[in-house]
Amino acid sequence: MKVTINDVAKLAGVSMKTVSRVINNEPSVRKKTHDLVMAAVKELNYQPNLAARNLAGTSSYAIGLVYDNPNAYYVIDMQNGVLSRCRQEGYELVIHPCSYADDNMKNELKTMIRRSRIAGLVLTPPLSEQQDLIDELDEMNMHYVRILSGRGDNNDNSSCIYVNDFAAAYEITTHLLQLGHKNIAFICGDQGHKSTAERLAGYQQALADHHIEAREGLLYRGEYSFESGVEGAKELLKDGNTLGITAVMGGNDEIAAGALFAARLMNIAIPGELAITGFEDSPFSKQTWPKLTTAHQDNDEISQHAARLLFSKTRGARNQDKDICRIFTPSLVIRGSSDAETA
Amino acid sequence: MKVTINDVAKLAGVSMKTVSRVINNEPSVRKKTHDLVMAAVKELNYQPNLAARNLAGTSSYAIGLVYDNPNAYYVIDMQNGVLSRCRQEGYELVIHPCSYADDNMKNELKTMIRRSRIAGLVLTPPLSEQQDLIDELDEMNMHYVRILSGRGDNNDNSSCIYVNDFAAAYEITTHLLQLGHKNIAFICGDQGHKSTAERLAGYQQALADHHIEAREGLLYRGEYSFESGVEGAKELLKDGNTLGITAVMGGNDEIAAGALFAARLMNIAIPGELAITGFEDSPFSKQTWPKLTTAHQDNDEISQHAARLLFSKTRGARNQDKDICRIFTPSLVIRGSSDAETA
DNA sequence: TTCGTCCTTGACACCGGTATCATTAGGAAA
DNA sequence: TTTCCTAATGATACCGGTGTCAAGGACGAA
Repeated sequence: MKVTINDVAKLAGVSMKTVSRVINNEPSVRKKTHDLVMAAVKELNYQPNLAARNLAGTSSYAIGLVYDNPNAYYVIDMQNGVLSRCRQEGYELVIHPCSYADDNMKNELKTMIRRSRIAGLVLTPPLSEQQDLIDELDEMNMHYVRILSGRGDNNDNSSCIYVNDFAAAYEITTHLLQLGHKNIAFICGDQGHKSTAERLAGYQQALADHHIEAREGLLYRGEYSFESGVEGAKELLKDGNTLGITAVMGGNDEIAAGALFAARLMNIAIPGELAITGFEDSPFSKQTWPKLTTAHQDNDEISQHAARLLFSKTRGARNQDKDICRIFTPSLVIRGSSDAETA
Repeated sequence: MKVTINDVAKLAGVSMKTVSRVINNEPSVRKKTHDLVMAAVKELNYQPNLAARNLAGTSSYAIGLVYDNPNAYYVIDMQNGVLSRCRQEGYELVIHPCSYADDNMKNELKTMIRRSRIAGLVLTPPLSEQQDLIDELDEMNMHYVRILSGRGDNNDNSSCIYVNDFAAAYEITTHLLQLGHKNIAFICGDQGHKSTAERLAGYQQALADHHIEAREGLLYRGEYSFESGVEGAKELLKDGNTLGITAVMGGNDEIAAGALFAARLMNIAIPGELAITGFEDSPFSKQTWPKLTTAHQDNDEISQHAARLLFSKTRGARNQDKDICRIFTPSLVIRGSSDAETA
């Protein structure tokens, strides 16, 4: 039932240490020996015991995924992507949701790291933006990879994966401008999140490039939630839409869905009287009426890449590709909420 | 930086084994000794190393969550519930999504269990319904807790938590009947899932109790997806709704949202011309227009309970509460999709 | 052939806890 | 106080691997 490295060693007629070498792809093993051991491994269906490896080895066989994100779809995407690479590499994944607002967060995190002997961490926004957390991790010499909203502007590129929200927002805004919209409102997500700033900046830049003034009155500062989208739209469009708004950009799909809901409440036709756009291309952006124009973000690819990058770091410098730090730019997906033609 | 059990033992002036006893709440420790050790633990901020415990002990300090469910909200709810209890008990959670259709599933699962020395598993539907998987787990003497759709009708109550979909479907159907609906259609979820059968049975029982024939033509057998809801509603309501359907029950919220979408396509007013209901009370059931009448299922409570039950099993019989096996009945939530008053 | 070097391999301690069993201490009964 | 029994504690092996370092072997050069 339980096969240990010793059994394999006996069957192959070599020492335990040699089996260990083969399992871990260490150099300095004769091909003949390697094959011999592998045959024994296969025959016995040997599976190394993770606990023992973790205990004995310098580095462990588990990585952590840290997130503070209420968006279930996002979290699941991240988990699945990271997990699929973990399986390939024989690692375990320890998930660690933790509240950003909570002051005990860092202590909890440190506790987790110490208890489970984590080899590295994948940090997702907005936690990945917390400089004090990063500093702590640096201090304890922990490997990590950050998924960040940005344009590659960070100084520590080796550990960052960027999502270019700026470019995506620029593209969405341009799309609306090309449809003839002039008064485009924007419902922001959480203040303090980098993505909020980046998306807003992209929107403003696009307006500027088209010589349109970005009026403060067209901005609603909310958070990344459906409710916020409802509130924002109500506020922006109140009193019979005195501002003459013809398009509303939501900070993400949930906000956009909320705006859609509010428009419905106010008997405003979408997209006839008002265009609405989202961000992220969550599954439910295809389930609203009409479907949401949004920017597609390939979370699976992003998370897999994050895991790959992390593994290359934990394994040491030998195969640290130079170009492994990538910038992902979400791509515009036009649907019925901005363009009746594509409904 | 790194505090071992040895450090604690020295500081407290006792043996390592005694510290171990205190940490694990074993009997036969004098109160004075206990306090002495705990003081040392606190002072050094000692955290037991999970890998070492797993390796040395007979049972491990990790449990697994196994799921094959495309519903992100459901999975996240389960994870968070189980995780919160894990933290209280000092356990790790290893998540293990696995495809039910895949024949390699069981092998993968066994591999995982052997590698990580899992102490127990929480099984969610539909995987929890796979008898061959259960048999395998029994054979390898693995602890597990199943979350199942049902009414407590299983023979092995000690490891089951039931969600009474039958009662919930009965309640929803009754609600529609009381509103005066006679021709109530039902869009089923995946065939073979217990929940599909239970929900359908509840619907049929309610009709029977009201002396209404359950016509086969009012049934659409789909799967638990938005698309299926769209297709189902289109099919049921085709040709100007010759069947005279005035209400559609969706097998879950996604199906209901799809039906809502289809109704919109066909210019059918909700709830005026057609009532629609869902199941589960996912977050997006509050984000459709109109909001969905549905059955609220307390996933957080369910998953926490599952973890609690699992821990009581892995710890042995001493604190296995008798009444710990529970049946959760989702409760009716009336919203605008069935009743205009509550919009 | 002999020597030296580098490549392979093995022996053994050790990671940080727990299980087992022997030992000691404490308290009740005699 | 002594005796005896039980509860509390300690010593030590062990879980299943990896790190370290020393020994053995292959191979080219002299």
